[in-house]
Amino acid sequence: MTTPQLTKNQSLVFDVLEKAEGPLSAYTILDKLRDHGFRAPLQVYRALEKLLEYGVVHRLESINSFVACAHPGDDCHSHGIVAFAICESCGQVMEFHDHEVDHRLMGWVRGQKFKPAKTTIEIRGLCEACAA
Amino acid sequence: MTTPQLTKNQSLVFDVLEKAEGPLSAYTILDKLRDHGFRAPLQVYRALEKLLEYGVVHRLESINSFVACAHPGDDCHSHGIVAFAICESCGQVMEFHDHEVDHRLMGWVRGQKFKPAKTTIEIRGLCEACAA
DNA sequence: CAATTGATGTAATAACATAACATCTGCAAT
DNA sequence: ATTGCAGATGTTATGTTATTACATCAATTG
Ligand SMILES: [Zn+2]
Ligand SMILES: [Zn+2]
Ligand SMILES: [Zn+2]
Ligand SMILES: [Zn+2]
Repeated sequence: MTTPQLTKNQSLVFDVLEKAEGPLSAYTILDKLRDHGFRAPLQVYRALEKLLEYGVVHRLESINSFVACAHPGDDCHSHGIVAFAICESCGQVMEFHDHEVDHRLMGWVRGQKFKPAKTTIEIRGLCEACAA
Repeated sequence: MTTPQLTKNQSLVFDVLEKAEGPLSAYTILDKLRDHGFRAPLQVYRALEKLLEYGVVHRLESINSFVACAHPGDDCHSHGIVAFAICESCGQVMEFHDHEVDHRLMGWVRGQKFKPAKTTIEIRGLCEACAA
């Protein structure tokens, strides 16, 4: 997926996520963009929808939040599942990609005749700094 | 984790989930239990909290729903991560456990000095019947 | 220009989850 | 038996996340 030119709202939302230290909820993004004219959640959700489609933002299902992709420019996501490690204390997110994990999971679903569409792997815990 | 005797509300919620064909949202469970005296979401969420703790119910983060464990009595969950395949058409859920996936993911987080607490693996797609 | 498409604005509502506080019930310590 | 405690429950209100519905606007194109 090649990323097209972002629209005004998409750029605003993306910039907020890029500058953030960790994942943000849609409503937190909305609050940060009130000064730029944002008034309603849909302005955020619509931008996020596109950014997710382009692969430049990820949704973290387990914490209902969104984060800018940590591999900018890279299209590693197009050939594999991404796993996230999410620090429950500071919010830091690490992205990880492992072909072997893909292979095992996809091997299993194929055995079950299951047609996978989207896979989520999220590990919540404590990062090195927060665990100390 | 050995499962203690369930309380009245816990039993009611668990029974609803066991009899269901697929995952249910907390509010769907609430509706199904109105005849049994349930009036408020908290009655459901409090029961679910315990059932999750006992490991007899799983939460599917990607669809905000809950499902009875498919491995009753088994304590396979105590020594490994469980992956779920969720059919987006009929709601059927399959549970899967793979040591190699665990090993790769846990090896990676250890390398990052990350302390994992809870891991989610959810594969959404279409089951054999629905994909046909 | 008219028609189409994609983006945006706004209000209202739906869906999911928790806070705060009162009450009740079973059980153990005195 | 009475008291005190812990866990479970009931109830109301509120907080948080996400979508529906409808109107408007801008760029493209035939
Ligand atoms: Zn990424
Ligand atoms: Zn941290
Ligand atoms: Zn299970
Ligand atoms: Zn199906």
